[in-house]
Formats: sequence, structure tokens, C-alpha cells
Amino acid sequence: MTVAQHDPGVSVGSVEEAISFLRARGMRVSVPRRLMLSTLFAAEAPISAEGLAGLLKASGADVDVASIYRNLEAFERTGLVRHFHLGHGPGLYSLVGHDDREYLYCERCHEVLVVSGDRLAAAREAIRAASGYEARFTHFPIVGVCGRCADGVTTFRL
Amino acid sequence: MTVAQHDPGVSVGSVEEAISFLRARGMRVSVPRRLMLSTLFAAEAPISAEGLAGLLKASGADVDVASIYRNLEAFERTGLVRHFHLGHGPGLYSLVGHDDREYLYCERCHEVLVVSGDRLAAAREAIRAASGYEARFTHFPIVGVCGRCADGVTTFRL
DNA sequence: TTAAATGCAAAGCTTTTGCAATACT
DNA sequence: AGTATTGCAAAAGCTTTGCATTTAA
Repeated sequence: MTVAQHDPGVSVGSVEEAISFLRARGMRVSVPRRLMLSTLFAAEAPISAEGLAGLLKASGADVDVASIYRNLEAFERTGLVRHFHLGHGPGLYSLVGHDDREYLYCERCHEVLVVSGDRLAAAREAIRAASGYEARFTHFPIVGVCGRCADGVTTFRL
Repeated sequence: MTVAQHDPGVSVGSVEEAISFLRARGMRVSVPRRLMLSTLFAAEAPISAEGLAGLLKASGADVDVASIYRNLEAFERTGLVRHFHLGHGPGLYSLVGHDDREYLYCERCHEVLVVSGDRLAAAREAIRAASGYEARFTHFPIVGVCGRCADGVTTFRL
């Protein structure tokens, strides 16, 4: 029997560690990259490229979105960063090890439920049994209707 | 105990039926709409708005993409059409009742696995148990890595 | 007749690309 | 010095919108 294995992935705990990590991979550490890394460490939640640009600009730095996209992709190739998509809407990036979980998105109220990866193990198993597919909810999370909305309960935030 | 109910949805078997269906809803039946409907009926697989425009142009008709998007959306509001997204890439549209199934998309080989909706009932149940979410794989299908094809499962490639 | 639907053009949003200038190593 | 990385500008891909014109009912 095969058990869904959770890839531990890269895990760096600080900007300094991330910098050495990148250097060890032969990558250069530029000012924009340094700034991106500290902003990612400071971010409390996954963030879009545009959002990252905004935070950087707000903190006085000015990094072009093109560079942000290129760097996020470069970071992702090393395993330092990952991104996923919530329904429509831009890709959301976060540091691996900083936020390793999986997401469920409510199409109705736009709530995002965050769960640890092993919580969906049974679902993955059921999907494998039904289809042979190894579902990955890390890049394209589960989209559906949250319990509250399914029960007809409405909430809103001001 | 709540059992996942499969919404049977609208089911029209021909262009003529679709036309009456639309008229019954107070919608007008224009030449472009007629052409879109017959192209959708002729389509063997879900198709993008752009793809629909291509087929129409190839058959001598010339319907603007803007009208195609507007009409697909109008059709969808009546329940006649649905659309979903395969990873990145454009929305793919199909007639409800003509293609009611759910899709699993392989991020690696881009194969699309088509299964009947009830096949994923156990997976939906596991997800509900783990999160309270009613997963809907109809708008944003499962993305993962394909295994081998199970019995009675069709596949197509885009 | 009149409201709905169309075509055209333009723009929106996210992301990518080309290229000359810059800066890391 | 040499090349990875940057900024800028432009474009690509998908979709939406405004508006004047056409057309279904």
C-alpha cells in the first residue's frame, strides 16, 4: 500500500538563510532579490506578484513587476517559493516551509480555508481509487462551497 | 446524513430544443446564437470561446468573440451551457447534458481524464469530512498527475 | 416599435518577452 | 571582465466593456 508522502521541501528560516541557499545554487543576490525575500518573510499570507510590487513600493523600493515575476519563477525553480491559484485571480506566492499548507476556496463567499497537507490524504486516496490520478491541491486548490454557504448562512465583512 | 446530490441540470438534445428553451426564457434567437448552438452540438469536446470563433469562421460564419463570450455567458445563466478551467488556459465550454462529466487534468502530459460525476462522490465526501467544504470539480477540476486509465474512462487531448 | 443583441474598437488584467543598460561575482 | 539580472516598453493571452448600429419579436 502506498501512502501519500508529503514532500517536506526546502525550508529556510530567515532572509540570510535564503540568501545562502540561492548563492549555493549559483544564483546572484541582487538588491531587488534581497528586498523580495524580506517582504516574503514579512508577508503573513500568500501574495500576488502585483501585491509584492505594492508592498515593495510602499517600503520605498521600486522593483519592476517583470523582475518580480522573473525572480519568483527563479525562486520557485529552486524550491524556495511556491505559488497556487484561487479560482480566477492572480497566482499567489509564498515561501516554502513558511506556508506549506493546502487551500480550499469558497466560490460563493471567497473564504479561503487553510489545512495542513495530510488532512486531505483520504480525499487524495479516494481520487486515486476513482481515477488513478494523484491529485495535487498545491497548485490548483480545491474549489467549492464552504460549509456555511452550503448551509445557506450568509456572512459579510465590512 | 446528507448525500451528495447530482444536479441533473438542463438537458436539450438538439439545436431546435435549445432554441425553444431559450425562447421560453424570453431570450431572442439570433443568427449568431443559432450558429453557436449548432457548433456546440457538433463539437466533440469542450471548446474555448476562441476555438468556437475559429470553427464558426471556418464554416463561413463570422461571429465576433465579444458576442461569443456574451452569448456563452447568457447560455450559461440559463443552465444550457457550462464552462470550466483546465489549469491555466482559457475557459472551456460545453452544453449541459451533452457533456455533464467531471475532469481531471494532468499537469505533466496535459491529458484530460473524463469521469462521470458520481465517480468522485467518495472524494467529495472525504473532503467534506476533512473541511466542511462541498467540493465542486465542475468549474475548477482536479489537477494532478495522471495514472493509468480506469475502465469506462474516456480521455481527450487539447 | 423597442429592447435585445451585434460588431467594432478599446481597454483590463495577469503574465511574458526583447533588449539595452546595470551590477553582481 | 563577463554574464546574470534589471528596467522599460511592448506584447501576448484571455476576457470585458462602451457605444453606435442592427435585428428579433
